[in-house]
Amino acid sequence: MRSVPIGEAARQSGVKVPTIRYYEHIGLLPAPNRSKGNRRHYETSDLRRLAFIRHSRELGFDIEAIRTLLTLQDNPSQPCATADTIAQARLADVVQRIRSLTALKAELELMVEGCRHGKVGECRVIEVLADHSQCEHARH
Amino acid sequence: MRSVPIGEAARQSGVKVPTIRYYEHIGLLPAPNRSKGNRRHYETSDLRRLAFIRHSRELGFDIEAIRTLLTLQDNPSQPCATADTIAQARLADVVQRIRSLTALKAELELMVEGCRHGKVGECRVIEVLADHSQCEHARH
DNA sequence: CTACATTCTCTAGCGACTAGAGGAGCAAGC
DNA sequence: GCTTGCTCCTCTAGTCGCTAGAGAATGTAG
Repeated sequence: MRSVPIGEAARQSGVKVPTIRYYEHIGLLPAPNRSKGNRRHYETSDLRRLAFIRHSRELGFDIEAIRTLLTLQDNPSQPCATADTIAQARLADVVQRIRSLTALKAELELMVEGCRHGKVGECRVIEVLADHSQCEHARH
Repeated sequence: MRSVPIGEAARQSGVKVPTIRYYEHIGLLPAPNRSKGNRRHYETSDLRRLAFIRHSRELGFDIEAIRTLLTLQDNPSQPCATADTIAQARLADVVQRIRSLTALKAELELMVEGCRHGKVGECRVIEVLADHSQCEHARH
């Protein structure tokens, strides 16, 4: 008997109970066996799958990517080019995001530093928001 | 006659037509005058407001924050502490996001570099996703 | 047996749009 | 006039990845 109810699965995996049910609903996690009282019971393999999903979500992969990655995991003899491509796409996305957030950070810092804590009428924050051309550093 | 139809307003502001209507719907942009044929016509002041909204969105402020910022802009004699607070909160958020994305980037780079382009069964990408403990750098 | 926790299903909501249906208005060319 | 084709109108529903809540049933500890 190493099957656990959903609450325990949630505790062990760090995925919330409704989220586990949601993953089942969208077909990311197979429907587990049920007890007499119609309650889900998860096996070790389910918990592993759940951990895989959680980790992938933490790394920012979207559900469709995870679906593909799980299919790949289920077929270990296939070439892994697809997995590599997905991971690289995610990496490229992260790099791009860091770039634009860094530009944003510079802009926000200028805004906040320029604020003299007086009236709104002279506030640099409001002024810059109203006039994009005052942003010289970031072309967002 | 310097009022323009919604398509032109979209072109000038860089905000898409349905989005402009959406902003009106949620009360972020005042409902403009209509032509005989029931078409929206925007004045310069509307276009300025739209530019303010767009720029704020680009900087990642959420709608509620923008609502507050617009109210502040409409009352220039008030102290600007609120504007400053909102901008600082946004800055803190951006800094935090950059931090976690940078950790993610390191993790993804390790994954991608480790991939030997062989079979899925030996793929480092899949392996790391399945086993969080192989992530040593980021505690995500 | 009684509390209480846990689980069940189902529907609706979040933010910030986006897409599409189905129709009306309008300007230019014939 | 008339047609073509663009813009615009309103409305509803969908996107993503959950999250919240209602209302009922099941399981467990004392």
